Amino acid sequence: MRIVVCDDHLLLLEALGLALGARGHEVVALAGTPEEAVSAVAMHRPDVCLLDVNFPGGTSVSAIHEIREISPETKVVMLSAEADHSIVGRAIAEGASGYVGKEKPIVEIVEMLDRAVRGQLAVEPSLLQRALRPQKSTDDPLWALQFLTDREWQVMRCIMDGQTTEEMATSLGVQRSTARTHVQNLLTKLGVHSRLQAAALMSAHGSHESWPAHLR
Amino acid sequence: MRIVVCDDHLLLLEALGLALGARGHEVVALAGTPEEAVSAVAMHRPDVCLLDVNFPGGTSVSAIHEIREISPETKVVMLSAEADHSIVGRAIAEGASGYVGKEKPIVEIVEMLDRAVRGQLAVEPSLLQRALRPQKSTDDPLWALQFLTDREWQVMRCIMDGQTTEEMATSLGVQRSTARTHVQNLLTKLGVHSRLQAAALMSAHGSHESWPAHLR
DNA sequence: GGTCACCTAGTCCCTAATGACTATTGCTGC
DNA sequence: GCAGCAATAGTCATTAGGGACTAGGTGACC
Repeated sequence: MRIVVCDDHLLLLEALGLALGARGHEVVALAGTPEEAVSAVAMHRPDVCLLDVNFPGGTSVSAIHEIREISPETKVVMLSAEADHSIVGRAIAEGASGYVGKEKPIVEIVEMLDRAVRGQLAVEPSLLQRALRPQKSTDDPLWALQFLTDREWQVMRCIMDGQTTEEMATSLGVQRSTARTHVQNLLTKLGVHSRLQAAALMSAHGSHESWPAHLR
Repeated sequence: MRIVVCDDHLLLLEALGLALGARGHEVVALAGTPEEAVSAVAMHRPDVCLLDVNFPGGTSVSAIHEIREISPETKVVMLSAEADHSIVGRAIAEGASGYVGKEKPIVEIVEMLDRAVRGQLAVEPSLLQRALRPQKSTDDPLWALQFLTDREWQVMRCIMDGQTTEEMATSLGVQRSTARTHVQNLLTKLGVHSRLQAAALMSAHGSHESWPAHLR
């Protein structure tokens, strides 16, 4: 197998390259960022690209797209650092062929890469089930987040910063009554009864991923 | 060098073992938890133990202590996954000989291990400076956290959960006036003017590390 | 042209939260 | 025993926040 590996931890990058090499695979390039990975794939046309999901701003997911576009024969397998496996569904939907956690032994990761190259879906059954099931159901406390408007996301940020209605109105450049209305709509949409609860909801369940990309 | 490596990512563990082995070092044991690392050190008496700091509940830091106790000739070098280098000072204070980030190349990590074994302090100068400087100065927004009482930490958790004074009183088993007093003292100590600001302070600056160990 | 979603702005009424206090109890250390 | 601190509980007055509305203006889409 000819492989491009992408991770932001140089240590893991090198070590993984070594481990894969020792098992008879050819690591044709190591990339520290998704952008580098895309270039490397364009240049080397590998069989598979092992891509860390843990890059800020969803750049990993968009990299899947680009890789699939410039080199359709290259399979993409996502590598996840944390137990946060909520993005597995999105990754697969975006064109990734596999998804594997860093807590797995190398043999298993190699096996997953192999399965991806053979055209199979390389995801643990349990993860796949979890990814297919939820689809943001109505009882999910975060289900409502997708209905927030841009302005409401800005208001949310003000709330997270601990601003009062007055401060919020100033920083948004509107009347306090307008800021008030936005807050109220926000609370109604989220089904909570105070801005503190809204903030708690976001900081507890709302990972960085919940935030719309164009609003940081 | 005879080395014990401890990390919760099996992938990194194996790969690192391989990489160190390829450079002529003997990895005598791989540990998935700090507890395993302590046992392994007790058994093998290695020259150095490479220990991931990223274990919940500060178990990594307490493991340093245990390792130094049961095997004083074993140096401990901390391995950090994230850019959160706030614990470097504590780690060194607790007896670690070094501290290195996963974003570093293996050669550098090997060099750090080597320096630790030679009895030198294996920390990047820039990190060391940052660790020595702050010492929670009075103008640090988190400086006041150390003066919070246990009860006030519990109140803080209630606030973070978005509870009202009433709910807080119920869950703490006290009168609402008492809960109110605790909230007020908390706000005063933190120098903020609303519970929302207190929550914002905690979720923005207050990493998981700020929380007292015995209260999660 | 009409509908719809969004941003804007306002009202009235009520509750929750805050500031600034005082005070009692119980524990700990000198 | 006494000082100091934490936890408990209470008071008063003031402000901020929230519920439930109405409504004008704008741009998008059909």
